[in-house]
Amino acid sequence: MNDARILIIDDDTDVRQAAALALAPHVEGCDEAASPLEAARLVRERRYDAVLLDMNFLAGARDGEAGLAALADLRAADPALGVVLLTAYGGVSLAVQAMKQGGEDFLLKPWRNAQLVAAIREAIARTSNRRHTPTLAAVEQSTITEALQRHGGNISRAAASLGLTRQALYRRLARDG
Amino acid sequence: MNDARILIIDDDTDVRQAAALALAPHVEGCDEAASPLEAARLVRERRYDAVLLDMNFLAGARDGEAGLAALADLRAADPALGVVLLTAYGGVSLAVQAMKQGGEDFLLKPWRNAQLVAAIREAIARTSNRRHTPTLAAVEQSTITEALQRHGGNISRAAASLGLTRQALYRRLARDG
DNA sequence: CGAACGGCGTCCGGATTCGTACAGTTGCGC
DNA sequence: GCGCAACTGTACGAATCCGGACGCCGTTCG
Repeated sequence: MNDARILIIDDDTDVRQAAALALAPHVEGCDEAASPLEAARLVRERRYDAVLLDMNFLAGARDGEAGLAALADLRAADPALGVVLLTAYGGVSLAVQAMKQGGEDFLLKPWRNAQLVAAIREAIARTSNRRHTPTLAAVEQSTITEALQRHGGNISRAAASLGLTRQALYRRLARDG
Repeated sequence: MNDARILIIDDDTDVRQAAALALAPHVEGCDEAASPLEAARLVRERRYDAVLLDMNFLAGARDGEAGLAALADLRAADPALGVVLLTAYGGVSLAVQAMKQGGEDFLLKPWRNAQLVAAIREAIARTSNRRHTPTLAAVEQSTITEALQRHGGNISRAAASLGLTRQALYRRLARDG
């Protein structure tokens, strides 16, 4: 968890440094990008474990459109990457839109450092989860368990919904527990 | 999609009726609950395809605490159920918290009917997706595909990460395509 | 009550899959 | 070029899994 690499995207140098300072004790290193364009380049070069993304570039534009576009780009480049959004002007609708687009969290400037650290930790954890490919057996097991409890323990129906025979499921349960 | 049953939770009768009226042309029926407690009872009795939940009960309490609790209860009772939140006073932090707790969308009063309908449609679709148990073969296939492209098409490494032998994966690919 | 039904547990022959073993190919450094 | 390492493709006996069939039990319905 502590050997994580973070990417901080904000057009304000002071903001980037403040965030990097707050995060430094908890991560292995922070890279900084002053624009979504630069961020896109960095993301392609190196693998990050979480991103802190400012939503408000272009001082006049407060609607966060640039931030949403950057979020989409980041997720396109690395779908597993957890992104924490940061904004000074954002309203509820922007926050909701960002969360629906896959943002892990949405913080307001000025932020409380503890909150920022917690959000980034969460994002790191989710990135790691999404990157981890589970064993095929594990996936099968969880799918079977889910189907079973969805059908109230009825083996026949669960088997049918999983697309296999009753005996096949019975045997798997007998073997794997 | 049109035979969906919706649950509307709000302490204001007028609000419930207005929402029901807006949704009526697009769903099979709407039930109404005036309190989270009543909602909990209804959810246990009947299966719904989406919920519209007001965040602000107890006129004085604007922090949405009651709404968050109700959201948690709903998701505990039926984890697949899509919930659209509705609030008059909510700030960004409440919206973000609600989305992190699994809310599908977060609308502000007064709402635009088109927006409400779209949000509910989305929630219905996601509920349906989460309720549908995929075939075991389909799950295996997607897991394998994901592992393969994560390792750049390298069969040996993908097989290792999936916990099976190289030939096993090779044979599956030969058979299933 | 008796029969029909649905579900569970089990057996068996045949099909399928597994793991080991070996050959062919590609890329790399010396 | 040569050895080496990693990967892919293929063959074969052994182990496993599949699906149909059967008996048993609890429930439901005539």
